[in-house]
Amino acid sequence: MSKITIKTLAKELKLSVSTVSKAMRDSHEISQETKLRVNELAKKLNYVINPYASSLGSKTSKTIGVVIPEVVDSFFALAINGIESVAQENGYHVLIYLTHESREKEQNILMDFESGRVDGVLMSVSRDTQDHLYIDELMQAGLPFVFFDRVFDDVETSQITTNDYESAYLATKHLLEHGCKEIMFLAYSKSLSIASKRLQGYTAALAEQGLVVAQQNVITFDHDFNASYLQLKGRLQEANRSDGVLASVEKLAIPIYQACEELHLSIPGDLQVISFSNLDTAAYLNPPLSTITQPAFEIGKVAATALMTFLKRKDSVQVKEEIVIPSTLVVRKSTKA
Amino acid sequence: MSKITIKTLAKELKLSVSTVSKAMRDSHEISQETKLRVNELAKKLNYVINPYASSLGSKTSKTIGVVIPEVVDSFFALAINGIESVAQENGYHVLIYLTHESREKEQNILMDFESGRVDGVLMSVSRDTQDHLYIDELMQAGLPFVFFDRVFDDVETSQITTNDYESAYLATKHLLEHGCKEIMFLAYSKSLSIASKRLQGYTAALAEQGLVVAQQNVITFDHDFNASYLQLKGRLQEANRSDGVLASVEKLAIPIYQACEELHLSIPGDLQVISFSNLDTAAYLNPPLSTITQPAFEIGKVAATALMTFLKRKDSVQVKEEIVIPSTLVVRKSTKA
DNA sequence: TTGAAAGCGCTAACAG
DNA sequence: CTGTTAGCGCTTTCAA
Repeated sequence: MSKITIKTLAKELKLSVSTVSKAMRDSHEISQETKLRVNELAKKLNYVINPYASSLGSKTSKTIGVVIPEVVDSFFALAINGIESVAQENGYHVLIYLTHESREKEQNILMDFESGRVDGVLMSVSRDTQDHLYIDELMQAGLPFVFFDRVFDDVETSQITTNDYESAYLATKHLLEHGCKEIMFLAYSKSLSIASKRLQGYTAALAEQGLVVAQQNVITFDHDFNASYLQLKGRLQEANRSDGVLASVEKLAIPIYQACEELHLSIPGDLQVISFSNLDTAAYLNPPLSTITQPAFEIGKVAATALMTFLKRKDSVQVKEEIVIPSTLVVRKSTKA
Repeated sequence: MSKITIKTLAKELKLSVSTVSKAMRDSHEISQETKLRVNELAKKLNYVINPYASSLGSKTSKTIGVVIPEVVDSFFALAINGIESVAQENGYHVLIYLTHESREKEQNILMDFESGRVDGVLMSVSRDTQDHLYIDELMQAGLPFVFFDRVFDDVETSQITTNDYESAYLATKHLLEHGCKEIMFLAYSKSLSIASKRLQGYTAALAEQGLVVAQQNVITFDHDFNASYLQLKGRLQEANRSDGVLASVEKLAIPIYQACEELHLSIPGDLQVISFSNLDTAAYLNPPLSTITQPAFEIGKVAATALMTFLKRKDSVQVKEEIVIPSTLVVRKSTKA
């Protein structure tokens, strides 16, 4: 594109390219005066540094990779907002990749990162991913990772999550306190960190009342969505049918409403509902949905900040750091008063 | 990261680097046999090409820039899905930038593109943007642009939109046919392409009934959201209050519900509502929201495809090409039967 | 079909 | 504080 290079500036100013290069990067070893002259001419000539040449030389790209399952989801969309804002602030560029919950896609994306395309990665694991061999290799090779929301407990790096266990516990307890006897838990995966922690919270709340988790009350929506949906409906028609439900991810809230509509069940009369969700339409659903609202924007922001600070002190090795930002239970009308 | 370079392969195979380079890119001037040998060793050694060195040499980055106002919005989220899918298919990387409706941010982002960081850009204009001087310059300099949804009518390039005029016309007509006399139009900007086309459709439908657009029925939510919201509520309390409303973007649907709730107005009894929206909770709102559903994913996909095909034939100059993908009016309960 | 050489535009020691 | 000298790792002519 632009034909003027650092060489043009150097010639024009009777300086060496290296001086100009350093001046452009505001190096401390360049006099204030030269910096000014360089910047002035650069501006005048509309000079922009070639990022690829720069990356090649410096072995750093000023770009981060964001690898997430989905973007049509309030949580992830908000998280991206947070990430993008701190990236922009720090002069970083963000490359986005969607896995659509496929482990294979995720792996292909990560494999590309061996090329050094990104300086670091922000990631929320796909539903199908169980292990993290690829990731370990990349980390070993020196690529920094920060996980958010869906993390790996056994990876030595920063992980930003919400208080999954407590939130699920509180939500379940709320249902219990409002008369639910047969509470369902809708999961989205069996392996995901958030799935198990939320399930544990649910389990703990039941246990507190001397209840145990019934097989038929835990429905996992993974590969065959429709089959799971039918299972949900089935459970809602049994004699001893469920009277409360906790949806562990936003995507599962609407199916509950749909099932109730189809079965002419009333919420919260027949079934009380709470869902992890960042939907901003929650308050206007019929009935308004009680939610566990996650600090999605904040999580994205904190994750990106953690990565940025790590990238800044180039030395050092990554250490495990678990940051938990609490969610809030917002009670609306899908649960009884 | 990976220490093995094209040179390693060359040495190992007793070939020249240029041969290896060409083989890796599947050049026609390399024998099938050599290609095989090269690929084999590359795989074995886990060789990955250095994208930055490659970009520096070839003057092309295999990455596109996506510049949009927002991502916490069903339309844009779905569009990104479409874009990402075709990018991934074609081996392109996508750099994402959010303007948050600020012309200034948009400009800063675009200025960076002078550096050659991206091979092309996919863009939906920010609300505050009126002119396109910067964009013209970039296009002149050879950077391809494809606009989607929020476009510039007077720019010589591909533009992918939905049938804004007709959709708004149809929606308004629907309201009219169901008894509305005082229909409001909620805009999000005065200058945006979608704003004016949708307003025109609304205007045309009114005109057909011998009605003219009343000043107080068009409310533009731009800078001071709250002021506009108050204006909306005010209009809903006048003696001759509005009895129907068309929201020209998704973001404005919920405020209508909110206002009605606060004023104890019933939808659709007191006010019938239709909104441009891709909310998948639309059917479960109270009452279910009648929407003009845009082919968001498709728009993203088509826009990205247009850019890809353009990038493939490196020759040629960009030409104006307007692709319109129709929306559908989905009637639910926020309008009378 | 393959190779040699000359960069792409910048950064990075190391001198001066 | 400034300049020199080598590259970074790949892509390109252009010869062979």
